[in-house]
Amino acid sequence: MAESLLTRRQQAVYDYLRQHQHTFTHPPTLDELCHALGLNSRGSMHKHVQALVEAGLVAPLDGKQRGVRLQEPVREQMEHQLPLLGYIAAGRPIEAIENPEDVHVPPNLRTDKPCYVLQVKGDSMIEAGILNDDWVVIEKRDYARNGEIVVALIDGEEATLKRINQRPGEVMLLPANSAMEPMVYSPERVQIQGVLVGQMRSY
Amino acid sequence: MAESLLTRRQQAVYDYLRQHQHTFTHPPTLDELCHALGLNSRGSMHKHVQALVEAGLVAPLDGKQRGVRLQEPVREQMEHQLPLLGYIAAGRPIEAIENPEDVHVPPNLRTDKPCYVLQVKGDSMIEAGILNDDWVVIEKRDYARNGEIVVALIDGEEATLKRINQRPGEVMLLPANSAMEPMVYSPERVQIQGVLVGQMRSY
DNA sequence: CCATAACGAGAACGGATAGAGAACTACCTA
DNA sequence: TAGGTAGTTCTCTATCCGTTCTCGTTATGG
Repeated sequence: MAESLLTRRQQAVYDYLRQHQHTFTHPPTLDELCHALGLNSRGSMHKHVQALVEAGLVAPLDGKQRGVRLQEPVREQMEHQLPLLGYIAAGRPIEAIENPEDVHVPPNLRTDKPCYVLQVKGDSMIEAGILNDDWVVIEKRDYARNGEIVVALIDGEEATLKRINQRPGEVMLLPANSAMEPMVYSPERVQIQGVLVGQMRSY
Repeated sequence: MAESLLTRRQQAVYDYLRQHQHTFTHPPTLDELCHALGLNSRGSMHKHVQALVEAGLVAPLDGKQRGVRLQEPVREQMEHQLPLLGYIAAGRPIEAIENPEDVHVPPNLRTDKPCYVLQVKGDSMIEAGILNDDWVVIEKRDYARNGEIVVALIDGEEATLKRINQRPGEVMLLPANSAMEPMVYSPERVQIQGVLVGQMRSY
């Protein structure tokens, strides 16, 4: 991978494309890029874009296709499916599915980090609006901020979906159900497996 | 699949057809499309529509059937997207969005009947796990079974999302919030606009 | 001081896109 | 039959857009 560094201007063009790619109805033309970045010369902009093409960051402008579009993210953007890895019920390991099927997940219910889907079993988070049989979208992550709802593995055995509150020397896992008590563990017993980023329900 | 991308003008025509396909009494003629998009020449519009036909997005204008209508397979391609029509808050009309944007909706969160998406404002259904800012998928329907959660229009003015219980001579709309009282109306004051079939939440 | 690179302006060319308008056909209706 | 509506095809023209080129400016480093 030729890590040919970009010049300032090339980087600026690339940044602009990445930041605004979701707001485009159509990929911007060279003139539009000029206007957006304060240039007056199409030819100059063309030179920058051409450099980005050769760096593999931008799709080649094959004569017919007008407009400047990014190369890679297209496929990821088209990929709206995440694996349904299993069921999560408080107090038991995640019940894995042998052949994880793919579930459609709207892009706004996930992050651009790796994610997967679990189906909730139980009522321990009912007061947070997470009901039995809901699907939850989990971002794969091994840390969390206090207040986030996480998939936590306790003693390497039991998996549970709870709101987390980490303090020096102890970790509290808070159910959202008045009938249940908060659970307190020493940090080494709790392993965070992911963080809730989206949720779906079918009626 | 010929991935021949549309030109801007073609896209504009296509967008117009998609956005207004539900509001047409009859499929629009070329002249009507011209007027809607600010053109003066039928011939020019015909060229754009013809391009959409060849792209497989619009039904061929085979002499007899007048008007420009979307191709049937397209509807299935669009099946993952539904229009976000506005916000629903108890006690106010649905606050419509000027340009309804399309929201990705997984197929298992909707039915095969016409559906649309609203964003919830308020806490009146909190105990049913429907929180502020949740997206709800609504099947367009003017009737409901008791126990279903419906979008109801009261006196033609106020829209609300509530669980419904219909008895002879009266309709009860039940919030899922201990702080709120059930509402009872005579049947002619309540108009059902749709039924909840899916729900999404982003964290 | 010169060489080099990054950058920008602008001109010029060719192909693609777009719009206007005219002429034609097909069909329905009065 | 006449007239209106709607789709089709055509030509002509203007504009847009990518491409390539030259030229001038600025900054950096040996």
